[in-house]
Amino acid sequence: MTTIRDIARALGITPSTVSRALSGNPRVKEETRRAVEKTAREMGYERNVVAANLRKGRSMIVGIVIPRIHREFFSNCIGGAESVLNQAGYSALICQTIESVEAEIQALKTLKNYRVAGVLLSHAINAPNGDHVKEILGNTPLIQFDRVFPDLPGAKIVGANCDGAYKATRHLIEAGYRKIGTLAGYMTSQAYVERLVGYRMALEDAGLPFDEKLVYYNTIARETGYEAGLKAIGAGCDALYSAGAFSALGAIDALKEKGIRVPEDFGLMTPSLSTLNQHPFEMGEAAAHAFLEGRRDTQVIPMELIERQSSNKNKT
Amino acid sequence: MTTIRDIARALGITPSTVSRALSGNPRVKEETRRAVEKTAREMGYERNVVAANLRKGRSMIVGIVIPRIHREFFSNCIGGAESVLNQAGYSALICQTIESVEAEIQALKTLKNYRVAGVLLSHAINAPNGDHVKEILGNTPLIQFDRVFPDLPGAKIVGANCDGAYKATRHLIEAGYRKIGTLAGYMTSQAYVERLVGYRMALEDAGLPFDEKLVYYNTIARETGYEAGLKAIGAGCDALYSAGAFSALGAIDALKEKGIRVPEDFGLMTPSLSTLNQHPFEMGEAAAHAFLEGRRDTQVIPMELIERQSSNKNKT
DNA sequence: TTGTATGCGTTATCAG
DNA sequence: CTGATAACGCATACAA
Repeated sequence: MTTIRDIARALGITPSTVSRALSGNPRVKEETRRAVEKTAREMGYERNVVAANLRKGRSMIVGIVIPRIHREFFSNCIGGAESVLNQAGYSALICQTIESVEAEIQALKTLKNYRVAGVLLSHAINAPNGDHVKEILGNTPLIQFDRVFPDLPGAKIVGANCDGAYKATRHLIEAGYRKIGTLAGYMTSQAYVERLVGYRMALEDAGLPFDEKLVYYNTIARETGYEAGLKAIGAGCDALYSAGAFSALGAIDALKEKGIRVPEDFGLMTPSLSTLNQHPFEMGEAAAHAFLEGRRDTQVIPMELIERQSSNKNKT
Repeated sequence: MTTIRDIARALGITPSTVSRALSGNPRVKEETRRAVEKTAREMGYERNVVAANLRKGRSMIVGIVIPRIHREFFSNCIGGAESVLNQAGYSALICQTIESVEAEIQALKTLKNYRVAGVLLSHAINAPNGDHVKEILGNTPLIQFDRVFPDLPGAKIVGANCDGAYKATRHLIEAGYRKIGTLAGYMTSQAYVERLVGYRMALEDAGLPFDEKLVYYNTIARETGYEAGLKAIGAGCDALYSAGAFSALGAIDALKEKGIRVPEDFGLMTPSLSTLNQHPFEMGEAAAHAFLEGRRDTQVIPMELIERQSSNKNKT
């Protein structure tokens, strides 16, 4: 691998000048710059960014920490973030936590050790608070998205959770369902808390009772969604608003098992690309932009209702 | 940030010893090792991997280059690869090329500049050959997956494309369809070439004619799939085997527009998670393992047929 | 405009 | 078992 010293030697100048010429420093004669660029190309020079990063104390890498890469929502976030970051000359180092706080801590440490320029984070569902994040990251710029700790500093990109849940629940009501339960997810996550609020508001605005017994907590996996689905059926529900996409799949399993038809006998609404578009790609883009622009505010990405068969009781 | 020098000073020893103690070098007294580890913990030391990487000339980063992160297939590959790499202490730097060879070249250069330990690559569809890869990467370990250049050295992980296409096409035949066209994709990619072969074999084994006019090339996007779908309808096809998932969506658009019902009037088969499982997660895992184990062979990941309504003419 | 000198934090090679 | 020293490749403050 050729270095700036090789180029310097070849041209009879010093590495400093080569470094300056290559990094676009204006304090270098146009002539030498051209000569340097020429021989650099000829010698197949590629700048060692590791060395540059060490010297500068920071890198052009942005860490992205998410629960699972292959979850549709998150893969879209990453896709959006990477494309924006890449255009600005940054690269994305991806760590998935598999919803484990320990893995999240490890990921943040790794990123810190790489002296990343910033971190885009969507925390593991069980993380009690953001203390570990603050402690590890120190003053490394932090952008949170989707799942955020409100007390942590830095920009936050969140979905319009309350509004989305409201829309989804109201849609079920308008479709003619009357006893609507909810797979509420974990209350450790602000996003799920807000969705529960939206669900409740929609019920109350429609004059329907809010029944705490129809709120199934801690359901985000397919398995727990299945169990909650069975309970909801037993409780006489005719519809469910699922705050998570995977628990909804479990609920569908339960409905199928009981021979209950969707949407004729039972309505289902969930924030996913198919029924409530959360615009994850745009969320990732927004997170990347927030990092690049050094923003510290909170942005809310709207959710868009998509009417589908699984909830259109009247229209089938 | 505390460094090994800080620790050394605090203990009245030299940085060398601290480094050795921390990196598990056996040539250090058990007592000193413990002391070093203790004060390291107390001072909140975190090793600067950038410096370590510079010194060692290589990093614990593996680059992953794929067309699009948020494509279901690829996000699963990345998910599988990251989990395996992470367990082995590696981190994943992700670059998406958006199917552009220029972006692919840029990505490979970036990775090379980071002195990554290896590269997992699924090339852009239009890349004519692997020359650019070889030229940029030099002797950086390369693992190709899904879309591979056979002439490039190093391990390759491919789907059982021929077999999968054969199964899919035969399934259409068994379902009662007789004039089966194909959205064949790009012949620049080995994967699509093999799928076309499988398609043809299935037809011929069933005694059906292979008609070159029913082969719609260069269809991988939804738009081109739509156009090809219209042509197929015009040509009197009653089914399509789509070698790509997105072109199939376009074909569905065309069928809907013409009021043609799937699967009653028209059969559709495509390699995707819903009809032909390509096991992308396992493919990513295999790629990561191949890198970790320094393999240089070619592995074939089987494809599994999943019967769905869109192709079950007889069973509806 | 260019050269000189120094250091980023770590590890490897010696010597002791 | 430990210390001294150099080097990885680059960027910058300072001097010229």
